Amino acid sequence: MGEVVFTDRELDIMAVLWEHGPSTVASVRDRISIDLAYTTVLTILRTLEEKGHIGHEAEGRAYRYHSLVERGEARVSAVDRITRKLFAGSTETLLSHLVSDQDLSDEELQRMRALLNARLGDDDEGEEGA
Amino acid sequence: MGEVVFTDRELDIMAVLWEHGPSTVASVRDRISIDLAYTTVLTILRTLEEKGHIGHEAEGRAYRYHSLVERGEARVSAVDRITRKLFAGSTETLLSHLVSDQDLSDEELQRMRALLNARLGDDDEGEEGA
DNA sequence: GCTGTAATACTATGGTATTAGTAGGTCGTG
DNA sequence: CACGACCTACTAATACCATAGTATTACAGC
Repeated sequence: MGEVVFTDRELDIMAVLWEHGPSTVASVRDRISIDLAYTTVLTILRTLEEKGHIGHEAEGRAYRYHSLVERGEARVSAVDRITRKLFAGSTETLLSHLVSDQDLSDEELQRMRALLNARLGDDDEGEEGA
Repeated sequence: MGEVVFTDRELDIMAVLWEHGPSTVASVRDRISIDLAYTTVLTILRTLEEKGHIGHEAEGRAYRYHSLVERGEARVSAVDRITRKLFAGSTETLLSHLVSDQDLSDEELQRMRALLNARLGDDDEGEEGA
């Protein structure tokens, strides 16, 4: 269970692969927000591949890169990390921060509550006694 | 609004300063989880000071370092960042992840709901119609 | 006043991140 | 076949991170 950690730039690129699926260098480059040289994108992709986070297959003369890491895994790692380091290990404190300091609209907050209600209601209707 | 970003090790040390208040090198060193040489801790503190994130004042022959950055600021930065990069910019998706994938107990979930209820109840009692 | 201890200041080293240039291959088209 | 467009491979430079050793200073106690 090796903590999946990405650098800033790596994360930019992983985000593209997760969002748009397997992509060539050129299409990754087109889709990231910041402007990088073609070779720079390629280098980061090669680094990611070296680390085992992504793979590729030939497509014509180009490569198409695909993620080997579930986005969910990266999410758990990242959330764990900031929970530990910034919220003293408390997910509740994190949520409290989300609802009070993160500048959300009432509608968003209501949808969040709906999510929680659904989760608590659906999952285990009877055993909320403990 | 300059994104407050810390490296891993810096964050370890900031966590101590936030948690325990102004601290000397020795007390920081005692409180961080990982084992680092005294001089290593000092070096990181000096780096943090150079970057303007902390300050110090003399206390006897030692220095007592204190944070100049609100933990809340760092929290916002960190949460923004992972929301953007890992949750496609959606705080709701982040919450959804928290409640479904982050392995929380029912009690925690219930306390979270209570938080949301309090927030929504307090803030705007009437408009929960939507 | 000397010596030990604890603190900071300075210096160093190996590693990773970030960015990108250049060289060389391949394929389509005139 | 030669040329250009596009692609990957190799190489590189700069900055920053992580860790810590050595030098030096300053006070406390004998």
